[in-house]
Amino acid sequence: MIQKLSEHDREKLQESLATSGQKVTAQREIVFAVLLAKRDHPTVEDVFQRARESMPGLSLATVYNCLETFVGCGLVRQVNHERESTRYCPNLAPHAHFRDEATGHVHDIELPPDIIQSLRSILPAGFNSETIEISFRGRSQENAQRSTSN
Amino acid sequence: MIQKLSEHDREKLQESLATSGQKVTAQREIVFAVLLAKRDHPTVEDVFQRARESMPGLSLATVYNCLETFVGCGLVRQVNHERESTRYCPNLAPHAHFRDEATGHVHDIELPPDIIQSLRSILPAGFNSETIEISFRGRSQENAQRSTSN
DNA sequence: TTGCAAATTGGAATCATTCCAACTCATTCC
DNA sequence: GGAATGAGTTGGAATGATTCCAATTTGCAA
Repeated sequence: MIQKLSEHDREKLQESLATSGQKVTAQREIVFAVLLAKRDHPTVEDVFQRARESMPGLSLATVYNCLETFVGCGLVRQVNHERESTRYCPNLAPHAHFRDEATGHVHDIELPPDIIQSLRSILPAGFNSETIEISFRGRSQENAQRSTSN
Repeated sequence: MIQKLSEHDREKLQESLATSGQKVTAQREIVFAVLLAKRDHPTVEDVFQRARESMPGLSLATVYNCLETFVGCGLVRQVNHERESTRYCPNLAPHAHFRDEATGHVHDIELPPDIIQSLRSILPAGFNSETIEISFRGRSQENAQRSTSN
């Protein structure tokens, strides 16, 4: 069962939504809380299952709506790997993703600013990019301790 | 109408397929030729349309099969952006992709070896990656001359 | 020529996602 | 207070890319 949002997180939610003229709702609170509770890059379906434990009437369409809204106002990021289901990630710091082919798990990889800088610098003149996405694919010897979950 | 494969390209096709025990077929030749003819990162549907001009009986399933085979034997790369249709790219040199949000066009961006190296170096111990994918999203002032097509 | 395995084909099935029209709910306005 | 408004939610239908499948076809090899 998902914890309620902390005062701090509720404010963050409230403010982010407000900037695009939207409101906090019970459904949005729960969906956001689900994302914060277990940072394992859940799919929409994952979020749906987890959120339903706290709000049985919640619909899948609403989970899609909430997540789209959050992405729109910059509260969460989408993570795509190949053509798999989209995953969601509340880590807003610049980071890359590592997808473990053996387990399917996705890990955040911190991105030093100088790398981002040098990546931007390889773009030819006339190319302006707001977004860079970097994803690794491979195997990791993940031991229980260094999982991305919190 | 698509040109026939050059002797050199046909050999490349033949050899790549051979390494995984597969053969050159008329359909595979045409699909490969389509990819080489216009390097604009076509979708399966695009390839299907273009290939059909030379081989009207070709089926969509076969195009899917051919492309999957090529990816499997390392002849072409898949390019995914968000959840859009998968695109295909016969450029095997290490490169990133830039997706122009205005036009939907995808451009290859050359990747200097030292950047690849420094990217690899940010992976924590225990993470082994065979593949790194880098994609930019933004706007470009593309003038007709510097398109990716050849 | 016969037989086999690989490749191809068209159509059905799958699955994530989007769309839509009806409904709910909180808020504003008289 | 009660109606009107509009955002948000809901379930189910629709979409679209991709995969699956069973029935041919093809190219070789025995």
